[in-house]
Amino acid sequence: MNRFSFTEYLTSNAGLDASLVSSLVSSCQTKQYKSGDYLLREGERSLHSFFIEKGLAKMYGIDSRGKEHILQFAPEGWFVADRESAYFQKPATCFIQAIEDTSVLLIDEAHILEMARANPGFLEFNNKLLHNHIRHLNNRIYQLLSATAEERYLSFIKTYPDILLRVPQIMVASYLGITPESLSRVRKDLAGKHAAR
Amino acid sequence: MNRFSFTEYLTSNAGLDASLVSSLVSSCQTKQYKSGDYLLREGERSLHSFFIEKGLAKMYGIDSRGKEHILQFAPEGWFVADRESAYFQKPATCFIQAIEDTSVLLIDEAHILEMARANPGFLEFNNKLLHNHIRHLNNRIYQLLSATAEERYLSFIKTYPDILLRVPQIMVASYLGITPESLSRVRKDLAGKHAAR
DNA sequence: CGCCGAGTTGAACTGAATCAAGAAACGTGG
DNA sequence: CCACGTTTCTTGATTCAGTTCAACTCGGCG
Repeated sequence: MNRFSFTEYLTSNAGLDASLVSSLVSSCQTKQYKSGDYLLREGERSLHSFFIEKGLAKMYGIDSRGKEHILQFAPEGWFVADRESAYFQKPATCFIQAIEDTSVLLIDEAHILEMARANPGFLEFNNKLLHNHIRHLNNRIYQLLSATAEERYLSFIKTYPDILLRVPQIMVASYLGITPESLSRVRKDLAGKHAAR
Repeated sequence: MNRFSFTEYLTSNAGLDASLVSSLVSSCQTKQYKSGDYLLREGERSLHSFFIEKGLAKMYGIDSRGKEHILQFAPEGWFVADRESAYFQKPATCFIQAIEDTSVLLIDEAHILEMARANPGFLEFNNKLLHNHIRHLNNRIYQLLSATAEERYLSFIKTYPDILLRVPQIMVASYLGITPESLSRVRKDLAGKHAAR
């Protein structure tokens, strides 16, 4: 998988001038994780978000029955954060874990605010990111409310064809809110339908 | 139900000085809706969000089978918006409808950006709102992934005791992602458990 | 008064979960 | 590079939470 330079990302997406970007980037720490390492554990306090430059991470919670539920996948070029800790400075409510060897930028939320204050272009960019994220989450909720397991899987394939190829089925199932067994059957049915033409 | 002046809300919550607030508020239009009126319909284009001063609204989508799914309730003091239209200037993907007689402030998203640009305090306030909203949505997703109908209902009671009393059960069911019949049975079971002590 | 939507209850049904067991894929160390 | 143990995936049998369909009650409102 190719690498996403944060610098490149900002200059091309946020429309910021190079000096500003380099000042933001230089103030961030880079960190490497091996597949399986935790970027954040439930209960920890940490004041930064993560920008994935390379690799893949998952954010998930563990319920009272010990089951894992994936809230988000984060491939290169994406942000992940437990807002509870990064923004509201409380103990984290979920885990963030690398599922490939991953290199990330640690981004201080306070610093984001500073940047937004100082630079209108960055403010607008940051706002667009947040609104976009909200839109995604609303979509996901709507799916969970209205669609069957099969429909959700089809929608996942369409929206994240790249991620589908990089994570085990068991994690896709967790993301969709169904068991691995059910997902296996859904796929079997779909294969059948496809063949029967 | 009491009224939430937007002016009061901003001065007390955002920590902004009065002149600034009044300039924002004066640039917004107020609008009244009767119960049942639409603030926004699917497919419409509209560039503003709503702040509910009084009353209650719901945001919902209608699926391919004609079923309604409630994404959000919005009582006084809350914002509602279809980001697709308000922020990304595309046709709305859902309906927003008053379920009580409601008075709202129409807030231009472009104007929010301007204000944030001009005033650091407002920027911070706006950011906090967005992050908080994201946190709520993540919680909701986690619930839908991990909890049973009964657990979700109990959590709803706890989180929105006020709304519970103001909306018909059929809408609570829609919000929880279950049928009205199921909700009725969940309530019956809970009443039984409660009595059996 | 009559009607219509909301809520309840019952019976039958179903999509998905659970439990169990075997097969394939994977990575890790020797 | 192979052998090993560990996940992952699949398939079958059974169970169960929640849906669907249908009938009936109730309260409010025109």
